[in-house]
Amino acid sequence: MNIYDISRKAGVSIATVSRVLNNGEHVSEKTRKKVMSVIEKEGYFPNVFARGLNMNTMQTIGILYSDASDLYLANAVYHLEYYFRKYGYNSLLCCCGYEIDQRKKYINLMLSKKVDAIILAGSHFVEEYDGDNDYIRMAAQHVPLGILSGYVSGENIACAYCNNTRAIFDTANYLFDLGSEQIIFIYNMMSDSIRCKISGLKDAYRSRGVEYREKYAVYCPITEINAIEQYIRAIRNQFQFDAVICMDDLFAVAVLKYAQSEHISVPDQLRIMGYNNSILAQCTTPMLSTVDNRTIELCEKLVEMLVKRLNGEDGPMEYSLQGRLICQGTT
Amino acid sequence: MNIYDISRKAGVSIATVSRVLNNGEHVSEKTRKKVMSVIEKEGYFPNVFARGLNMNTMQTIGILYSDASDLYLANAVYHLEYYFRKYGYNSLLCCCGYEIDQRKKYINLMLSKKVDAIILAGSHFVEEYDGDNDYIRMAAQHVPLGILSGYVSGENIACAYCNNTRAIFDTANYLFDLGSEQIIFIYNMMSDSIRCKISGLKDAYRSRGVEYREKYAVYCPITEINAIEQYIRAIRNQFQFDAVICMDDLFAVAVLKYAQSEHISVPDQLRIMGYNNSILAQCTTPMLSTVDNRTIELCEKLVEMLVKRLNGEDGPMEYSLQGRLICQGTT
DNA sequence: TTGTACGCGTTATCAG
DNA sequence: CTGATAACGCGTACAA
Repeated sequence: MNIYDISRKAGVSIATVSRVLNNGEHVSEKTRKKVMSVIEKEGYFPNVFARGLNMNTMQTIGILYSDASDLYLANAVYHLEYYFRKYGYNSLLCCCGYEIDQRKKYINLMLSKKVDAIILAGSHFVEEYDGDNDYIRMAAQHVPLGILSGYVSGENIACAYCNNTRAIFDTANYLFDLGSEQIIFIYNMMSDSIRCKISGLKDAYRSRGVEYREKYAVYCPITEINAIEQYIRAIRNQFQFDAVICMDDLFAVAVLKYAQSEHISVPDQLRIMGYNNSILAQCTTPMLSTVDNRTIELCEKLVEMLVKRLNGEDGPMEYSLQGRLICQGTT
Repeated sequence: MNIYDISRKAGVSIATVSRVLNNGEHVSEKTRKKVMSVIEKEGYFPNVFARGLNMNTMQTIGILYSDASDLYLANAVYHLEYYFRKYGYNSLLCCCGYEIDQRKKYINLMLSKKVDAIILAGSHFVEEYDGDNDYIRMAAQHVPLGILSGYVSGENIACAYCNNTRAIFDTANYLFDLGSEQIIFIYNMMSDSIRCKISGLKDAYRSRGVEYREKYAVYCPITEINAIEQYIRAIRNQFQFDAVICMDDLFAVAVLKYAQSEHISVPDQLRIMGYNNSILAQCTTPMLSTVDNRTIELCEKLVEMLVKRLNGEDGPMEYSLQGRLICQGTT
């Protein structure tokens, strides 16, 4: 069932069918109705490939993200899909791991699939040395490209991110105000946003006139909860930090479990902050204090910026906002 | 840059370029090299729309699921995407909510996008009255269709599911063996798998020669943790159940929090079972006992069955397995 | 307002 | 082993 069949059954030309189907202008009401009734009766819809061949678009966005098990990214992906769908775009999903070669490969795959735009979800895509981000700028030469939770300068690149530096700065100061003195930050993988967070911690120490030490940023290359607990235990045997800011809520859960197993009173002896305000923050007793980095708003804005660009309008291609401290039971 | 440009630069016809690019047979080594070098120099790749127009495929799978916030589905989606990608398929994602009209709409959208197959992830797609599942059978007339965690009979329909009836039967008997007498099951939404679970609970009561009562299946139409706690409190004021089997781990978390807030000793006074063996089961203290319904295996098998079918082979279109009890701290 | 004819970039067929 | 040409189904100038 193609446009020729419809045109024949409706007794018109394919041009008329096409017009009815698309813009709809310059068609008499009478023929329109006739054509529409045939279309509906036959359940006809245009072949997307043929249409794509002409229009060079299939109204599809490529969403890339690094890690399927990361609750933050999972959440982000769904909101991105949701907003794009609202604008009539479908989402082609691809989990591409942490290695840059894979990322490049899948970006090219998306481009070859003729997506209308590309989203890179998560700051892992952003390399520390800006020259290494040329692969992103290259991609942006072909289609508009959006980065969630990271910033890369360049034409055709939209960025939406939470000011992580500031968020951790505020968090640390909040902990200092509560009386904490040895605040550490713990993370399991370096990324653009982690660099910002560490930098925020440094700033906070400096603003208090307290010397910052390298050991306050604890690299814990582990993802399994029990193993994290062990790691924390080992670290704390080295020096008695009294507050932990975690890279995400899962880490905070592990720290809380460590504290509970050691009968360390939370928050009295140890204050714990999570990050991302995920469902995990509500699952513990006491509930985790955490930072809401407002993913949904970021996703919405990012989609909006890209859709505008896709519609030929131009407007801002950068959106940032402040994280919000959610103070619950662990501080 | 299209196939004509390449053919011109290589001094051959487009047919030869196409042959080099695809099957590659019946091309002399010499011309192949010549063509390949041009292709690589120009960074050429075929236009997917034109290719799709001929082949009527773009190597894309449509994955539909009901709920973005459901950890189980989130997990499933990622594994499905992963396995399809391994076989060279990309995944078009669509979250379509719980209403059947939306589901139908998005299934049709997927079909109109010419996906090669459709996955329905989650048992919510399966209606209780089998006649209402005709919409699934209809879709399966166009492309192979896979159901994760549910069963619908029909041509071209692949199903992969965990035997939930049996899993809950085993779970309840395990709790009976531990000494529980009043075991309830709690859920927030009816679905095919929930029906199975309730039926498993009934079976277990019967196998023990104990009368099953309707009130043992508690409908709690709530998703927010605090609200669930309240709800549980109200229920338990009505009758003092001593074990709860939850529809998922999130519910189990809420029940555990309720118990902790009431100083009810877990598992001594109250035993709690989760379901799905999600990350949440590891986040609580004590860790949740739960049921591993082996999502990854199911996803792998489902993808395998569909890919076989897409390759024209035929083989089994049904795969089921037994859930595994993970006995941890709450029983 | 409507229809004709061409182009989009492939793959497949068939002739050489 | 290679090339010319016909589909594939649609959108759209341009003509009527």
